[in-house]
Amino acid sequence: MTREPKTPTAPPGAGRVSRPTMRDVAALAGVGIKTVSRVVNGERHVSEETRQAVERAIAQLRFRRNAGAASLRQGQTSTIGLIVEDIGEPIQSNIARGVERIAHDAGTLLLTASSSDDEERERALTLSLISRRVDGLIIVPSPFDHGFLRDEADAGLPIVFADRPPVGLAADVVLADNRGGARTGTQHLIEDGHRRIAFIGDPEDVYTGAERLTGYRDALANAGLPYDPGLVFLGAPDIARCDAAVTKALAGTWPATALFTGNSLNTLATLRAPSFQRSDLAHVAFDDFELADLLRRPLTVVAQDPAAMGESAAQLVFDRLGGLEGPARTVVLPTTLIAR
Amino acid sequence: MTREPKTPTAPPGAGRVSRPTMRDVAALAGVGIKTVSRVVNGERHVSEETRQAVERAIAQLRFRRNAGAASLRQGQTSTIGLIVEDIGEPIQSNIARGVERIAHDAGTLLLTASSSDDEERERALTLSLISRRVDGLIIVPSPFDHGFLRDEADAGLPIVFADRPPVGLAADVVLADNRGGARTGTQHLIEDGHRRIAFIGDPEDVYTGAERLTGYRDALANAGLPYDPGLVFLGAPDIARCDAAVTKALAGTWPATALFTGNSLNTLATLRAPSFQRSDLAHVAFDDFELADLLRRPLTVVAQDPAAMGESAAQLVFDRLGGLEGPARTVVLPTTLIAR
DNA sequence: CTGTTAGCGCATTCAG
DNA sequence: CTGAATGCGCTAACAG
Repeated sequence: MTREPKTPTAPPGAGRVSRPTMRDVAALAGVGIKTVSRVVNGERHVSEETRQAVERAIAQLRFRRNAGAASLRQGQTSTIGLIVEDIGEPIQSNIARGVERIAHDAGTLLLTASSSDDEERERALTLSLISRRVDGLIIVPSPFDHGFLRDEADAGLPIVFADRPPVGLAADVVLADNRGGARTGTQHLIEDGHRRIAFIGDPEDVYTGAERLTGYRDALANAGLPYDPGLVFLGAPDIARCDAAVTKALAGTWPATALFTGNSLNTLATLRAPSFQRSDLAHVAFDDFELADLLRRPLTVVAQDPAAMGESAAQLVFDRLGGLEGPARTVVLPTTLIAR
Repeated sequence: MTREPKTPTAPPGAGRVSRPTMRDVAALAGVGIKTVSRVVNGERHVSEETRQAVERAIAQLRFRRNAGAASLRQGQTSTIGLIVEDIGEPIQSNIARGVERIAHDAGTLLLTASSSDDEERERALTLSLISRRVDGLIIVPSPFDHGFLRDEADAGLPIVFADRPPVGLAADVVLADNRGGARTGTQHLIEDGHRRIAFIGDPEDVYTGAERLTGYRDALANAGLPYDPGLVFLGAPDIARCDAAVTKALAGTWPATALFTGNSLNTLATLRAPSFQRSDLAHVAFDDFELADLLRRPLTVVAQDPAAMGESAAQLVFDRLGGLEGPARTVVLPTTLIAR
């Protein structure tokens, strides 16, 4: 060894050995530290001879460049942050997949975190990512105020929201065409001759819920059908509520003959509701499922493309990083009706 | 401003402003830099008065500590790396969810990446994570040699493999009870009176495939039933192959009356195979699905718990980080038979 | 309770 | 083509 042992405070974790640095490599190869840096970063202007000497030393010492130190010097981390509500949820993990795809092509790694739809937690995670100096941030926002990010955005940190727009902040957003998708799905039922179509979905304070309800109303209006609030059921996606909703929709003098469910959880709850299973309601749902084609009654759906949403959001981050100026952009991604 | 403008090389990304540092805060608050550090890190031995002054300066400057610089100094990043094959795949995103849960409790963030089951890519991603000095590494390994990680493991980096063990390296692993699960599932069919049970699964060079096939054979042997290779179909999970497999299983003088599918993709392909749909084969599958209870024929499954797998793997990482010594451990997580 | 000094590992001047 | 010095922002040591 050329250098005296470091280890001022031995880390608690077992026998972690201090890693070799460029200085160690330089010493072993008999060159200057900058030359090692050149080799490591693949810069030119290094003679083949010295390059090989350096590479030999790197291999021998098992040197691996400390990316954190480089970031400190260079001012960029080649990392972007992604905050979702729950990475275990299919739509969001596919958003992550899309983001990752673009990020990887840009030589960038992904720091991911789940907010659990908790305001404090989302804020803390966001600040933690900023503290780590991510080059950009993609957020599937909880329905809380995001004004605390204004300073960062103004300071030039690219922040893109996905799936739903932020409250209290003008920023780039990538959305599915929730309204258009719901309109198309409802229209599909109308074209099949239905005139009384129930709607089961999220409360209106959920962005996607409100948009999809609007799309449903659009379709009714376009067809000259009346909007009947008695056929609309908004709330928690549990079986009991959906069961009650279906029961009500089927009651009265002019019962529903069809049903549009506004999101995956409400769809699942409805599919499991006894009153629905007993009924012969026509059914279209927002969001696709793996086995939707194999159900007792194959399910027609309005599908979105979460991976494309992630890709689009990531692309926007890198565009901003690349110098794209201008006001906040909103990208709306199409949905697809899959008739089954 | 107290300091002269930095910005030796203006970053390309738009008007990124240089961020305030502890020095700026210290100057504004009229204290030493170390005092700022104390306040930021919540250390004690700071008078209420100066603390408030510092906090005022922090708020005014919108200072956010650079975690990268701190890591460089402290030798730990409070980050762990997770490499899966595809984060968009339900099992793996749930592993990620579990890992995240434990990591969050430990104040640690997650750097995630998908290998796409590509050897070079997985290796490159792994090295990239090591380069970023993650405190630990969790890998859902591709079926390639992981000997290149031996040095890192020896140097004290906690590396835990999940879902499948690594090749060419002795390391901590967390697995589902593939063999036991397949045995239980097959046994369930035997108890229902079936004597001719077909098996459709992955090739034997896929670890989980081999384990599950062994579990299937265990169950047959336990029941004194002969193992008939003519009833076992291993290969790619496409509909054509599964259709042919079912057709063959149903042919001959002693046709199958039941079927065990060894993983989710083969299950899906089989469910969609015409010959299967025409048949009245009893069916048990490894891996659960969201809508499995709502199929035309409700599907009995052997379910694993990927989130628990992620939690377990992360816990192992933190145990090692906490000083746990000893040889590589293997944790086997139970599976659950869900009869439908 | 508070401040000063040094240096984590690297890349970036700017000389040789 | 190569190397020595400087500092990125922070915290560990060690004074006061």
